[in-house]
Amino acid sequence: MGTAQRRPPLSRERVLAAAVALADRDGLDALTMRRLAQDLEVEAMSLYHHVANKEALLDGVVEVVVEEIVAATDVAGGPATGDDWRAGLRARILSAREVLLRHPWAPRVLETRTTLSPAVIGYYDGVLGILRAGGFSYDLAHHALHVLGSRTLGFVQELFEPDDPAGADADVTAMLEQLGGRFPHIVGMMAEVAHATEGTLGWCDDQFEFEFALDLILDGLEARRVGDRPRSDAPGNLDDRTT
Amino acid sequence: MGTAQRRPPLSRERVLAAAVALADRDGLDALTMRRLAQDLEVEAMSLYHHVANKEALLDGVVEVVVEEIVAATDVAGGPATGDDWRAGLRARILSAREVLLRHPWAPRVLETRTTLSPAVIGYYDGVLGILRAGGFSYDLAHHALHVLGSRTLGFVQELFEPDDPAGADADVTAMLEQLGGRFPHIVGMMAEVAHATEGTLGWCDDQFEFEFALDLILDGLEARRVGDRPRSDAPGNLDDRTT
DNA sequence: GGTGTAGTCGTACATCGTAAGGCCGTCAAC
DNA sequence: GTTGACGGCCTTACGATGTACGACTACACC
Repeated sequence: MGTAQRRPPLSRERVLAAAVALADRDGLDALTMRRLAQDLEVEAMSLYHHVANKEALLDGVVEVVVEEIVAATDVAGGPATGDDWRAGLRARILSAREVLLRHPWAPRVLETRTTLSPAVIGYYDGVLGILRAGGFSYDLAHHALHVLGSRTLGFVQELFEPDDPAGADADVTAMLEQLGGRFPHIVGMMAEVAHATEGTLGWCDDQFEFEFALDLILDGLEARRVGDRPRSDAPGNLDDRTT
Repeated sequence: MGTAQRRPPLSRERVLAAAVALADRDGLDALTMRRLAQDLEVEAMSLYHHVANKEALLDGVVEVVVEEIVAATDVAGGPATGDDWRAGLRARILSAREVLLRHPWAPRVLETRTTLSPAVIGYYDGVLGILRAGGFSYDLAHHALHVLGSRTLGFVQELFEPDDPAGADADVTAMLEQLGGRFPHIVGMMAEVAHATEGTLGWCDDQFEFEFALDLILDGLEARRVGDRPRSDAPGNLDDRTT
């Protein structure tokens, strides 16, 4: 007795919260059963009485993050009546993005889930509700979810995000100058764009790019909602599976 | 002599080719140094004379896949003069998608790369070339790359792709009926859309959705290229870092 | 008391990436 | 031919990981 026993009992909630905190602090690779147990002042095998295995732990972690998103978006996005669908959805997605910026590891684990949790289903149901209230047919709303993809949850897969922005910047610049002739367009773009956005760290203002893409997509959806004919060549469904 | 020595010597190319074949055959999880060595009739540590470590192996694997994409797109997409930029880019991206459909594990490893290989840089340079020839400013072309994201390379992160389409279909349907009241919009959508696309496996015709999204994005880029004012509220750069 | 039951722990195993050093065949120089 | 260096391959071993299995502990209820 004495100092002992001050440890609160384990629970699924405590395990998941500790897992999220550990990933926030030390990164996703640090989220191992042993280190998680250590944080909880417990042995690794004790965790298995609250989560079935590591996959289930990750499922739970996703659920926690998604619930955080839902809580944030409930504040931001009201019922969104009329053709306010665009503003409502935009606000919701930007709120989701804010949450994910606090958990930069979350997209990577989101993407590895094969089953969708009730929290995610509920979130998507809410998005569908916004679209329906805005006048979307179910068919178009369904396409809209595909178009938005992971952006719905507030992230895009940033391909090739450098580990260390400062160093990588210099390296890439040097490399490109060396390989100048081989990649004329990239070199040209960097010369022009990097100059213009001087002051932004690295190359791209991620927030601006996220909103630029989001607005472009919302514009496209609005055009299809009101029945504009798209300018492009016909979509051309290559393999016609519906016989 | 005799039956021995029929094994050709190892080389970086042979190692990478075997790695791709192994991932194609048994999935990404099966791609371990030991199993790869086994396929090559060699011990695991021998691989380290041709690749520095597993990360370098994955880098090489990515390079092989991207080169396959480049080869495929070189066939499909010619120089693309004039305002044919849209058709050229569309064809290129759909060719890339075809390659990635043969290597379903590739997106997952693509996303984990932190350094970009020359092959990838060259590919993006080509895409930039198409945009420039189509009349894009470097600034807008830069945004375009962000908007397209991983679609440029022919894939989108399909969130929650079920392992087994047939079984998951029944399960989800049953679950949704049970939770009917909680997710009215999703249930409504499934009732309508699933009925309409009967005959397509599972729920969504991935090829159609990919092209729908791609065309929506290309439409939006074209509108911005020719200087249409977007209909949306101003993008509203939230944090103005360029002082 | 006895007896279950749920939570925790200790041990052990298979598998992973890979560090360190040894073996062996090839080939240039003599 | 002999020798010595070297590059490619292998053996062994280490630490980390997820987790199966069984034992221990604490408390509820009879």
